[in-house]
Amino acid sequence: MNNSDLKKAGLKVTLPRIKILEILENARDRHLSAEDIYKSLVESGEDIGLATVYRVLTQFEEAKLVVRHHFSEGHSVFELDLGAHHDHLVCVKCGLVEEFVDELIESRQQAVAKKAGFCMTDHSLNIYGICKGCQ
Amino acid sequence: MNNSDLKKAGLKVTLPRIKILEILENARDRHLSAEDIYKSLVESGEDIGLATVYRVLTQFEEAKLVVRHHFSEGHSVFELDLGAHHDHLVCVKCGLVEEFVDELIESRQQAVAKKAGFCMTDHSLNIYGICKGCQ
DNA sequence: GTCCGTGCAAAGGATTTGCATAATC
DNA sequence: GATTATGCAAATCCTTTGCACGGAC
Repeated sequence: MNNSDLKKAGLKVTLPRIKILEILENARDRHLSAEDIYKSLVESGEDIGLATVYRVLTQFEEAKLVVRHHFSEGHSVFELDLGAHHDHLVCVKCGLVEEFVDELIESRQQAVAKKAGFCMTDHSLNIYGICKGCQ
Repeated sequence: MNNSDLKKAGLKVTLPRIKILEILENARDRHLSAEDIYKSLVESGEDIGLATVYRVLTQFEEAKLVVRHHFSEGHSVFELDLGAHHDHLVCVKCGLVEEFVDELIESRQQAVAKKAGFCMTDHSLNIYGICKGCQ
C-alpha cells in the first residue's frame, strides 16, 4: 500500500493522504476511528484537519483502499483493505479487535442469502465478548 | 406484550409507552427507527415528542422489551424482543429486513469465540444484499 | 402528595459541507 | 495554469439532557 496505489485510485498524492495511509499501516490495532487518526496526526505534529481525515477516509473507502466498520460504539472504524475478507471479535471492555475467518460460516451465509432470494453484496459478523485479558 | 409487561419492567403505564409498544407490534416491517415511530405517532394525532420516543425506546431496551440494531445506515432501528434470537438480511436498495436463524452458524460462532479466548456476550450478523423484489 | 414521566428547547457527538486558499500535476 | 485538495468554521444528522410542568399510583 503506497503512493502508486493512490494514483491508481485516481487520487493525487498529497501529504494528508500519505500520512493517513501510513498511520493505518503502522497502527498496532489496525482498526482506527477518524478521531484516532486525527490524534495520531496531531501528535506527529502534522497540521491536518479532522474534516480532511473524514474526506480522505471516505475517498479511500470508495477506492477500496480501506473498509469501514460499524461496531456498536456510535462511530465508524476504518482498516486497510488488504483484500482478505474476515470477520471480527470485539472486546466490549477494552475495545480490542481480533479478526477471524470461518469458511463454514461464510458458506452458510451464502446459502442463507440464496434461500431468501437475496443477491448478497456484503455481510458483517461481529462477535462481542470479553477478551482473555479482561476476564 | 402489553401493559403488564410494562409494570413488570418497573415502568409506569403511560400513554407514550403504550402507543410505542402498539406501533412496534403492528408495524409491517418490525424494524423501525425512532423517527419512523415518531412519524407514526404524529400521523395518529398523538402529541408525543421525539425525545420521549428515544427515552422510551432506551428504557425498553434496558427492560429487554426491545432490541436495538445498528445496520449500516447511520441510525438505530428497534424491534420487539420476542425472545427468539435471530440474525438479519438487509436489502441495501429498499431497506427491507428479513430475519433468519442458522444453527450451524450459531454454534460455529461459539466455537470461534472460545478458540480466541473470548467470553461471548453477544453477536450480530447482518447479510446485506438485494432482495428478490429489487433485483 | 410523591415521584416518575413528558414536552420543549438547547446541548452533544460524529460527520459533512461551503468557501477561499494552497497544493498537485 | 487548471484542477483537485485542504483548513477552517459553520451546518447537519441523530441522539441525549436540563428543566418546569403534568400525570400515574
